[in-house]
Amino acid sequence: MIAMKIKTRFAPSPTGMMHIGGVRTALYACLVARKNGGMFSLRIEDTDRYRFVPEAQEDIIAGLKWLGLEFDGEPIIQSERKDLYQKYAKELVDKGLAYESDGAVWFKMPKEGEVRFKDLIGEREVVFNLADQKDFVLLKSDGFPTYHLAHVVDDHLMETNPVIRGDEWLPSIPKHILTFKAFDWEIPSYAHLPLIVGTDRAKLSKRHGAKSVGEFRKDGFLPEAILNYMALLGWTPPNDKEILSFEEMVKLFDLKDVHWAPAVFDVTKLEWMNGEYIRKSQNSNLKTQISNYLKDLSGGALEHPTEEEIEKVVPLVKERIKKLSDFVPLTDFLWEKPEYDQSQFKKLNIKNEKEVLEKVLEKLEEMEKPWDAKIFEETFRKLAEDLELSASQMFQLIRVSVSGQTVTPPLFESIQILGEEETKIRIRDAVEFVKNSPVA
RNA sequence: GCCGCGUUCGUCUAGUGGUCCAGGACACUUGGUUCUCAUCCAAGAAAUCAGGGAUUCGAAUUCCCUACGCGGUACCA
Repeated sequence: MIAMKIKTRFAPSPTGMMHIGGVRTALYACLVARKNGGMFSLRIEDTDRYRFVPEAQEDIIAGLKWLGLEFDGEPIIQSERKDLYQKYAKELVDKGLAYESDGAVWFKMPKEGEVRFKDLIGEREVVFNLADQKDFVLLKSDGFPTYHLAHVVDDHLMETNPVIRGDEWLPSIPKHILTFKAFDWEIPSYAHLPLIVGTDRAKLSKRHGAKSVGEFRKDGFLPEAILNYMALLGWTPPNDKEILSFEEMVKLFDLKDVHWAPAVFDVTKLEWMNGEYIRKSQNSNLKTQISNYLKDLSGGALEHPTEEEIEKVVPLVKERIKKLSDFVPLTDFLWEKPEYDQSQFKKLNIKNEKEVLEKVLEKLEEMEKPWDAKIFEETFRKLAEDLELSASQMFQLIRVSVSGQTVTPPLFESIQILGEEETKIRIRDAVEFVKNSPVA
């Protein structure tokens, strides 16, 4: 292959928020550029004034930034280059390769022969019969270019190579190739990426749950996990390793290894992968991620779990959360009084829980401070034995009394964070609760 | 309708003529560890490789046909 400059671009149209499907297109384009020491840029395709969404452009840029997909240079905004497209459209009219009609400029498609095209993905060759083609609009009557003209002009001027875009453009390839030829410009290589679909095989949409990058962020997903997961939708690295850093992807990625069938987006696997990233994360790093996440959510400073508090809890929750958002339900009892629920106690299957709890309280009062994990455990194992309860029942009873939940981080460590006094207070509260609402 | 693309476990996929009665990962089931949950470990179930023909000693892999899905057929991208 001839050595040539590699320049790729991500070219979304600002008709909505940064879409999860677009992430993969952007990622692949970025990987190809980085792998080859090339350039990766952003182009905003806002030539459709009717579907234009003002906030979209900002959201796309913010999304790319959050994901770590930094583009080089300033974004190119098509609506600002109207004159350019008009100039080039005129050039084709002058050459006799295009004509005006109803205020629009049309490209004259040859009606004979064929166009052969080889895609970078799978190296498949596609043949189009020109007899099936029709003339198409280059410049709309409002003076804006259509996608077809804008693509050819911009990607020529930007020296894009290869062009990486969605599969829906494959049928338009004859238009693009012939337009390049009409200008007498070099034709770039193309990679048409297969679509990403929902579980019902239809194009990914709101029905399938979260779909914009912003929503995934709110759900507590990590950018690294999203990139990693999206990369694997249609691509498997040669070494079969699934957890890959961006750098590893850069090293291993190749468009020719991309699978050409549409892929179903499976959030369950993304969640698993997110959990892997959380577990892999350094504690200090995870602390920052959680605190930033919580700040984002509350839109300001943290009152409840402070940075220090989060830091203490991180080792306890690390293996128990898949998403940053899981942090809250798992730990909020540490900073807030629990609300007891009769059914929680009922599940434990203890007949005389009030008496048991009173015994627990007694033992806690006797225990030397600061409480020691080993002594704590021995004490209550022994108590369980004396009262003919299983150790599990005993610890669960304490757990529910202290947290109002049957699932929490490890008991003793949680209690340590709560503090001796607060723990005793909660046990007393629990005694009151069971007294007033006896379990049948 | 016409044109194009696609079709391997539920999902993502490995696989380019014999090493595949199809391998891995997620999810699922079971067991172990354990104060709950999770983690971790072990085992298991799960694909007649869309269907049918052809080529071949031999096909998931090559060729043809059919079916189904998706995309395009816009002065939308």
